[in-house]
Amino acid sequence: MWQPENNVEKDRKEKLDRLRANGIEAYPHTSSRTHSIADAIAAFEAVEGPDPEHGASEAVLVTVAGRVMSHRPQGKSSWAHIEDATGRVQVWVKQDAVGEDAHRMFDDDLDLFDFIEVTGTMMRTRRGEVTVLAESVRLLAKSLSPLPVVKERKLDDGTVERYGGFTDPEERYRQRYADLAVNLEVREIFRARARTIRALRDFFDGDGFLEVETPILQPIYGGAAARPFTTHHNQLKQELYLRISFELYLKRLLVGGIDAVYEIGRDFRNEGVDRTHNPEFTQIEFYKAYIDYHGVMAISERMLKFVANAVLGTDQVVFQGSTIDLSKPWERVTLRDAIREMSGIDYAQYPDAESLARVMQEKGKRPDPGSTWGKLVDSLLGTDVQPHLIQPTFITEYPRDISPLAKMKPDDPMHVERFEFFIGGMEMGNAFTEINDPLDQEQRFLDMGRLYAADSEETHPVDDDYLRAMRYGMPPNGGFGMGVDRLVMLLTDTPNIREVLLFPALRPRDE
RNA sequence: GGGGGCGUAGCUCAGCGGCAGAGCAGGAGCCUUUUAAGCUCUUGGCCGGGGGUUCGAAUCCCUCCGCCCUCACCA
Repeated sequence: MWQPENNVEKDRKEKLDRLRANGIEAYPHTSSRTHSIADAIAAFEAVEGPDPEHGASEAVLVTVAGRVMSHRPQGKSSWAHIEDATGRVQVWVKQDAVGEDAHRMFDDDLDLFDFIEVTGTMMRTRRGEVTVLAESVRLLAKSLSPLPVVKERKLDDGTVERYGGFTDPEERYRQRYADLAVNLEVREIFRARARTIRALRDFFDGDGFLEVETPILQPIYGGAAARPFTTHHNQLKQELYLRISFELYLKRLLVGGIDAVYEIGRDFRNEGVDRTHNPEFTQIEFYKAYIDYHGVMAISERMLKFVANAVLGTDQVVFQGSTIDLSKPWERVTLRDAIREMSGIDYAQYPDAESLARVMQEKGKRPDPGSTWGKLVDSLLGTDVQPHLIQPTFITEYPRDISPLAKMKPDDPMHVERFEFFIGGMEMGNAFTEINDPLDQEQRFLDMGRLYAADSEETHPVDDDYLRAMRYGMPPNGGFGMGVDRLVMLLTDTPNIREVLLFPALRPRDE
């Protein structure tokens, strides 16, 4: 059974006991609220006369409910602010209006962060603030543990000075409920996140795509280069993997006659955790028949512009001090040109892992000794190119051996028709012209097994069912995947993925 | 996993070899238009855990745990 751990909790528990001793229900089942706080303020302002001293043309009687965010007992005339999801309003509790007992309860037994319900008429104070003048006050829920107090003061020059607050990232992530309760701007991030996902759905639904849901628990994982989480089904006596991508299931649906398909959902990758990586993250993938990666680029540009306008009302996005312009066609650079320009290495002149690693070392880099050629190229992209890609940029034409699901470029055995796109120095998404030749796909799977023999953790099992589906006939198509969390980071100007996840992955801590 | 930083009251922080501190929150009192309300008084600490150095450790050293930054792997 919970026991108070500090003075604040001890005092609050005593207040709770005192309230109950006086026959007051501290946790009533419901509220008789008549107005949200925003609605109450709007109703008052609609009838308010020009002279604040004379109040409104008619009395606006409301019952509002919310959490006590400031509490200023002041003799026989006491003040508080209460907040609900729509806003914040001041309440004025005068002893001669509510009676001696209710006023004493308000002053002595109420705490910051309690939930209360206030019935009264709306008015405006001499200082100009819309206020509920209470006729009665009722406790809706007692708060026993104190939330961090945030106080603000407007300085003479108009800036807002903050006192205290709840800023320790670890505590904010571990106790997100307290973070949300106290930090308004955190709530706004998650509203923007919801708008982002809604805008993505609006875009694809309006573009003739069908939204689907495919298995998260999969007997064979695939579609990306990542280590999976494993689990087990007891009755089926089956090892299962949490999906690392949707790709192979969504493309089966193209075989089934669904020409344009998308999914928004969670992927799970058993990899490192950092500023832009969480073990579970939200991805959107789409596949569309009868287009190639050029068609996918056109959709990508249109989609990002649509989403930014829907979420922010503009296609000029400020991210970490840079203004990112989503209104224009994006820069398109081949991976080879980008790396040659930024690192001085033309990887085409070093067509095997050994020679490429040697030249990288000569340039003062530290290539991972076990890497394949394609992975070395990818590491050059990450270290030398990506940080410079602030404005939206398509990097195109990727090495074959790190792209086992992408179609070859005609007349270029080294490259496939693939692009990744970058905004704000972040890798946002990945797309390609999808292989639809079942025999080519099978050969590519087998080649991957050879390439990664030294790196067995990333060796993917061959998905025979996927190959069978493709043998029935798959239309030519382009596919696309994008990290939704990173898109939300971009749109909310947030440099850390944990700030856009309600409950990010953290190590357990002994309490 | 490597490197760097941080961990002190409910919250935000100072103190960095010599009595454990401040503001806010909390408690008592005064106060019927306040809004960081104010004034007086006041409670509250395994200074992240463990070990060591020292006459003496929040402070120096070692170690463990957690978070942040960074590099590596990845989206």
